[in-house]
Amino acid sequence: MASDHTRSAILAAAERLYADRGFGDVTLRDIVAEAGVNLAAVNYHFGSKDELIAELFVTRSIATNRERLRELKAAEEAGGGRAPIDVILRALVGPTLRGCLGPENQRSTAARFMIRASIESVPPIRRIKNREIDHLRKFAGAMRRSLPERSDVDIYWGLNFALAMAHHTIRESERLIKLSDGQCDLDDVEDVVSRVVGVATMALTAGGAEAKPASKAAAR
Amino acid sequence: MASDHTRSAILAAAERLYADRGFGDVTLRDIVAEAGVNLAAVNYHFGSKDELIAELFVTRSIATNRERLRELKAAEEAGGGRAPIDVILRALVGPTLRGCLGPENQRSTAARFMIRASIESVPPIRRIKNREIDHLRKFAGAMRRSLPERSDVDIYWGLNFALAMAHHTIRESERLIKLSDGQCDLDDVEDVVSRVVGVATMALTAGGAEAKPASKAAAR
DNA sequence: GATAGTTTCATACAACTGTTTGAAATGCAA
DNA sequence: TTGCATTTCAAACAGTTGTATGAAACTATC
Repeated sequence: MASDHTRSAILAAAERLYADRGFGDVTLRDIVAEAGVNLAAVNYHFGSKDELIAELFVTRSIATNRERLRELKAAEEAGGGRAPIDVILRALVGPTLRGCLGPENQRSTAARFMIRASIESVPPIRRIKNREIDHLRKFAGAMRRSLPERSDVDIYWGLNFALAMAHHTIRESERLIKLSDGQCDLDDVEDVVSRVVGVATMALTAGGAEAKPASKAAAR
Repeated sequence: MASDHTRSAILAAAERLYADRGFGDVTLRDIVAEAGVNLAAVNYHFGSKDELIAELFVTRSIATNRERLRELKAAEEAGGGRAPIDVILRALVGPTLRGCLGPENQRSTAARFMIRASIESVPPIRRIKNREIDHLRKFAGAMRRSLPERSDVDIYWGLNFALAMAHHTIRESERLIKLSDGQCDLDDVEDVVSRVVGVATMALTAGGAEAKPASKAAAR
């Protein structure tokens, strides 16, 4: 393997084109033209178009997941095996939000690619996302340790809602801006993170013996 | 127009196939075979494949939107122009959740189609969704009337988070079930609605000097 | 029953897709 | 250099796709 020149040129070109125009209307011919390489190079280096997409997505999501786990581990070690729930949630949604939001002009190609991957769901990416459950289980475990009095069901719902708010905000950021006439400032990423974490924390801590349908869940 | 037989056969077949197999790998030839009509009939009756998809989606989402507005209007009239925030939120997310969740075996084709439309985002559907902002504005208005002391930005974020939780739960229902080992019961739709509404209500009412839950119905 | 308008049909079209092929070029070791 | 393996290349392949065409089959009106 003399040099990865062709290989990485393809990766870079593909990520840029997918980020700009979406998966739907970017063909292999577009990619190789952008990369300045031969059409057959994609199949030679990656095997197929789907494997190229998968490699792009895996690379980026591994980076995000590593960052997530790094923050989680640091928090749990600092707390002697138990981290505050809001810190855990921040470790969960922070890296994703920071990676995908922020001032548009300085949004990296990688970030724009991940936004696309979140909006347009194509088969190779869906397959990878399905394997992400083990990763989420680690967070569910940390959340359970943080809130031992809380039922498992409530933990899972809290996790689900936290991811929901983060991902939906990324997916529909344009719509939120338009709806609010620009009043919602998505460029202030830390504010977004705090809002998501705040609501998710409330959802998980409010109404211990009170309003929450924990009783109902227990009754099932 | 003697009878809509062919036309409605195409619509029914298309909705069923898209619901089962997704937009990605259903061709016009699959649809006309399922419908037992000629290939050219699609272009004759609908103009193009995209217009067929658009008609399917518009029909279904108009029904949902009408149901939403019906509930909203009823609530506001009952309250003399002001409805409790949790009732508004219930009108917003209830119809969608009820339409898409519930016991799988009794899930209608229409529901399964709308889930697909929510997972796989294809151009004709995205175009329609973009025009949905006016509809959301009506809810933002009702929410503002319900919580006049709340800032616009908070209202928009609350609306965003409510939709986030509802749509994400629909989109990722399988994953939540798998993650929770079946402990999260998505067949109990009213429980799901209550959870989403409960969290969104908290998000919108907490913190602001007076924590005043508009009504106790938030958590059924 | 002829006529005009609508609807159906088989078929062809034109374009585009990802992938394969086999030869040419290149890099590298002996 | 010779020889071998890797990489590049132009070209073609095989398949699919949505759409267009023009004739045939209907339907309803007069």
